[in-house]
Amino acid sequence: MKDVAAVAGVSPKTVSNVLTGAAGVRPATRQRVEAAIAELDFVPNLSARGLRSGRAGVIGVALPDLSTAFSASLSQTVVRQAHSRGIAVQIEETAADPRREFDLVSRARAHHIDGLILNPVSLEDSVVEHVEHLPPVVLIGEVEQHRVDRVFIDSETASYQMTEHLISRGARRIAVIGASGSSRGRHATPTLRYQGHHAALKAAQLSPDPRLEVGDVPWTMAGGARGMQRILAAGETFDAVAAFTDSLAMGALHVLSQRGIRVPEDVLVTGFDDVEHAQFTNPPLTTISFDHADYVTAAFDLLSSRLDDRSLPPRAVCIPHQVVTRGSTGATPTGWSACGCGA
Amino acid sequence: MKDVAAVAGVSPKTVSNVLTGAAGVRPATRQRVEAAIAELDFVPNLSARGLRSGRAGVIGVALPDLSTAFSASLSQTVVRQAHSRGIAVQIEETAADPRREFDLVSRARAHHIDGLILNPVSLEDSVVEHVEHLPPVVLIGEVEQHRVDRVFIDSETASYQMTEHLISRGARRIAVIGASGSSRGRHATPTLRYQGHHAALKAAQLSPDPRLEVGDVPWTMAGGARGMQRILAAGETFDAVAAFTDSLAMGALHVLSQRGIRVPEDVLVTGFDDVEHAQFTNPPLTTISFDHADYVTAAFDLLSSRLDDRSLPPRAVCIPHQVVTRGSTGATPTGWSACGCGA
DNA sequence: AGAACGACTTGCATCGTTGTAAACCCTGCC
DNA sequence: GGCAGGGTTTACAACGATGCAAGTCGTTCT
Repeated sequence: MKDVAAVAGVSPKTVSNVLTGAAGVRPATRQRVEAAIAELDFVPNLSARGLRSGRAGVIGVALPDLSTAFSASLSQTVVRQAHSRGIAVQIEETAADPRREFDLVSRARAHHIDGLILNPVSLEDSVVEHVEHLPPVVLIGEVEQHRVDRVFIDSETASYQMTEHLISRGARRIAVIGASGSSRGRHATPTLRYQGHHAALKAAQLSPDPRLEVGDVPWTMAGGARGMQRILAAGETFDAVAAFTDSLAMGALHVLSQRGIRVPEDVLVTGFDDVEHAQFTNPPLTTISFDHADYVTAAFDLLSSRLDDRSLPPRAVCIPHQVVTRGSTGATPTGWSACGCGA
Repeated sequence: MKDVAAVAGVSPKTVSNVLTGAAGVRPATRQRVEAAIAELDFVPNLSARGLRSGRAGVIGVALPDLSTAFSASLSQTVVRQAHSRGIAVQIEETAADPRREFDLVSRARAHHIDGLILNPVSLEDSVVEHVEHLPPVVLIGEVEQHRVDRVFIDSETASYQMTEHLISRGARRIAVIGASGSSRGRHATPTLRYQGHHAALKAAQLSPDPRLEVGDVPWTMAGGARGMQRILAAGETFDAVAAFTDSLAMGALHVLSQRGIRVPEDVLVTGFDDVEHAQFTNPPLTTISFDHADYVTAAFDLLSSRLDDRSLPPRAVCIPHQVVTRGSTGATPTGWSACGCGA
């Protein structure tokens, strides 16, 4: 910067003023400085700027599993939003490891980031409760948590509506994949989805059958396939499969197809999240849809506002969802449903 | 750090020595410092460290489209590799925009990164040729380029082998999706894949039919669906579809299934890249497989070594590939093929 | 014409860390 | 007991950019 200043015949501070767009630089001076910058191909040093300003200009996104379609969709949206605001994005994978989640939440500065968008899996209430100086964090997904900002969809209502839909299509024995068996109760998302499902069964005077519920599989296609195989191996009869994510559903669809079980003629299948791929499966997947861009935008807005003012009270934003019916339940589309969370 | 030093009764430099693991700190002193660090919950400022050391400890990954399964797989691997080496990862999306690619290549420092792994689409030789001070960059994918490090697979041979496979399965009229029509010749990857395909046709004394080749679609599932629809709408007959990525193939599979065209009975379908999902389509997708982890590891190794020594000559690493045959061509698996590129 | 004013520019100090070189302290030896 | 020698620790300056307050200059007003 000193060099640029020398070439332009001004002081380093003036170069800084030009770069930061600060008011009060005469057009003639500005031009000279810009010419010098171009001539020397000068690039400001972000470490120095960060040191001085206390801001890195970087936010983090931490997701449990980067290989899933849902992660890909989210990170794409975050990156685009960030880019349009001149912010860089650091990406992290927590592998659903609570220690990693905690580390990120509690020590954002050590990661060179100003704030964090985190999709927690096992982050417990108590953990966040006991961190003294929380950095700006927005949690995405269902978390029982009221100290930090969060964006979520009403999983319980969505799951209720989905099971309702299955029942309306004639399902009576509904297999469930992803209920997070052994750890049920510890992870908010599967718990809520299971509760919604359960409530819908009850409302239809059906009773759940534990033998149709597989929880202890990762939320991936391979996990969905494994879960489906397990249910089939147990020899249970069922007329529908409610998978708690699209990936799980796709794994299940695959196994059903391999076994010659027809969807939707023999078995109905539903997912959750409406990733792009859900439109392209055979048959296309009935799922819970919500606007990923809105979701991320909400998270981003929460984060930016908190970066500007850390004293804001914790906020929660609920994104509306919709049951999108496609071929996998042999039905026709429904419209948007109101967000049932009252927010 | 000053505070930590005060608490521990040492100088800031000693705290720094403890943190950086520098030799020559007496165990007793080290313990006192560590206690002070823990007590104050001290976190070193990475901006300052970066300013002082000239290294940000961050690398960038830039991919054309973050929503694709392939991107997700790559970024996951990069993040894991980086994490194990204590490096953070910034993620960027180029949207295949040459200006963005150029900006990243030429001005890495402005993005707060030490080096870059870039999957270029349209970055032309000439662009890289004319940048004076290239930062450490590794290009992944086929690029006609010999000034910077790169990792690639032998697309041309792979495509040749794939078409050969289709022909061996009885295909005579092979539709091609992804040949990058209007821009053919500008983008290396589709060009190489097309050349391989063409050579295999020729070797089997078949002639290509331009009416079966769709190029002008994005390399996504939607693009694959559109391409497939276009070919069907034209009323052409064909007995196989060679898609240039798995995403394209999945779009094509979807459309074929919707039209009641059976795979592999009526039409064979192949993809390219072997993303996780390729195993879970119905039927599972025959595709070109290569080890994504090896691919990224090679890129990472090239990048680290260059970060340590910028004077290294440009290097190129070819990753072996394999035609993996699955249900979509009704065949049984083949073994690993040698990398045909001679590297 | 002189003073007051505003617009622009500058010098200086500072952010937190670490490389360098010099100071320190202890041990072992003559 | 004093000194060489090493292993530890320290003081200082520097990395590059920017906030602040003080400076410069050219106007405008009386």
